[in-house]
Amino acid sequence: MVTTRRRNATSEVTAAKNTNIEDELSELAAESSPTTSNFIFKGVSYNSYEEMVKAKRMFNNEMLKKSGLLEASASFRENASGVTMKKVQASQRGLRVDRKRKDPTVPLSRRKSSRIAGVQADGMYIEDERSGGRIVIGAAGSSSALIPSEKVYFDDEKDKFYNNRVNDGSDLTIQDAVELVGHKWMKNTSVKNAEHCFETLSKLRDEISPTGSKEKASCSLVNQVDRMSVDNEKCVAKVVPDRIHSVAFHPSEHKLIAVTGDKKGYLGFWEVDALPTENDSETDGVTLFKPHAGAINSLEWNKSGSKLLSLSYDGTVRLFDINRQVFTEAFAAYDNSDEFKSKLGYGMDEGSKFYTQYACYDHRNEECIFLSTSLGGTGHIDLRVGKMTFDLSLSNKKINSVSLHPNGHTLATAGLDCEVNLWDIRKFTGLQSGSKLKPFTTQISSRSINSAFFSPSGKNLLTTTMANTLDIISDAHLQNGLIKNPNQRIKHHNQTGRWLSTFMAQWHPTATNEELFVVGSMSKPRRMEFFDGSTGEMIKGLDGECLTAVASRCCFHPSTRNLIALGGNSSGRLTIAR
DNA sequence: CTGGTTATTAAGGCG
DNA sequence: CGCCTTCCATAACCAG
Repeated sequence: MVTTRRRNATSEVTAAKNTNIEDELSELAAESSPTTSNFIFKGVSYNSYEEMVKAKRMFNNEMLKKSGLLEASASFRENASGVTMKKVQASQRGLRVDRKRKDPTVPLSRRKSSRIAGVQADGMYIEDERSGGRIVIGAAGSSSALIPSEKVYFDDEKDKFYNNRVNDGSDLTIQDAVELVGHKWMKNTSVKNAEHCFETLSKLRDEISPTGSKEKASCSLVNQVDRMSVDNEKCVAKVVPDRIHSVAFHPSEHKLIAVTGDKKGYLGFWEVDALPTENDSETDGVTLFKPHAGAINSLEWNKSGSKLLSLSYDGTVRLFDINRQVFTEAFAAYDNSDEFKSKLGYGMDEGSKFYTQYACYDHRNEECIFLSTSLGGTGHIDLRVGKMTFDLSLSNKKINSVSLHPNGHTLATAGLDCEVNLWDIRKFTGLQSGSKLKPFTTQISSRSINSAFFSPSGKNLLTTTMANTLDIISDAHLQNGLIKNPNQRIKHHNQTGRWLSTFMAQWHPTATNEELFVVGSMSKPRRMEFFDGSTGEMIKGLDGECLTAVASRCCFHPSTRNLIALGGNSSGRLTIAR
């Protein structure tokens, strides 16, 4: 596309003959002697390079004027300064780097180039290098005894853990998890702040009734959508340093606490309405931890708000346990080396391109977890007995989401194989991991599927696809065979590209009388979109002064009384809509 | 069918 | 203000 456009542009330039500029150019050339020069532009020689460049510039400028591009660009800028397109600075609330603080760690010495120094290379080369990770050294066909003929791995520091994880899998205390954020984000008050955050959370634990709030909403949730806004500057804060991969709300109705996980494994807590006190005046209610070494792609609170599940690409699932005040490791994938034989995730890491992709609580019993991997594996972990109930290969491509129907036995998986598959997990127990299985129902898309979730009522299955659709299938769990057409197909631009997390449309987690969902959007001005899942209609595209970037990952607060939504963007900022 | 390469995309940080 | 980096996303394409 780009290359053809460029080609057209140049051909226009060369085709434009018989212009005044040509005459001017020849005048300019006449001043210079034509015979001895090497500086030639459009068949005319110039005395010096500078003169030729001058001529070239004149020609280009003239062409630009003639093309009308200058006017077009000027009028575009005028429009851009208007209301709709104005560039807004991102919110500075929340995490900030203190540039005055000095990094106490000694910087690594610069590597020197042997080639430039004129030194004979030793045949070793660096095949793959990741900051802080393993370095793979390959030897380019050398047979010298000093140089290994095979690839060798060596770690640049001694105490590295499997897959560069934060530790060996033992519990992380509050202090551990805070200190892991590193110097850049660490403050003198960080540990104290984190302890305060824990304290707040443990107080909330006692206030949550396990059955949820009994109070009825003043009006239906769908009607509340219209009242929502994102105009107050206090509805945005930077909560994690990097791109957001997951968002969740603590279930408390008394205090609004949002959590989010980013690309690097940071986990941020935000007490949204925290009053500026002595402790947190600098943090705007934000507390940062780093319990993982890779992107935190799933985050979910249990119903009582005592445990936060987090899954990371580093191959681990952790539980932030408020009662025990630690981050415990609930699951970790390992390769098939003997030393890991006793581990729950033994042999799951098949090496290249393996990572854990998605995890969620099993709502029949929150001591159990569903898990999916980049290689198409799907598992069910029973934490009570420390066993995998099943561990099956349900696809040969990555599985992006797993969702259990409220009936307790229909499982929907969706991913890169462009399929949404429904399985009866009652048939899974006891099966060997190599078993060949067939889903009882499949929906096939032309592109891969970002997510497929059952609504809390179980009535609808909502899928977000790279074919730019949001599909709603009613009573999918009752169907058999191939689902040809969804009941609703909403056109929705889902090409988030490489730098934004993919969209995953999310249901309101507790509303069973209304089918309400939220999804991020690429439209400008930036907005969060709310849909009625029973009609497939967009209720509202919520934009506002504080929504300056695409909210790729969104979710609702579980409260059925007050409708509150949360969006996370690619710079670690959270936006609250209420 | 698999492995390799490249295009696309948004947004903050920095000079 | 404009250039630079991001790089465990996907898809489309090509070669073997």
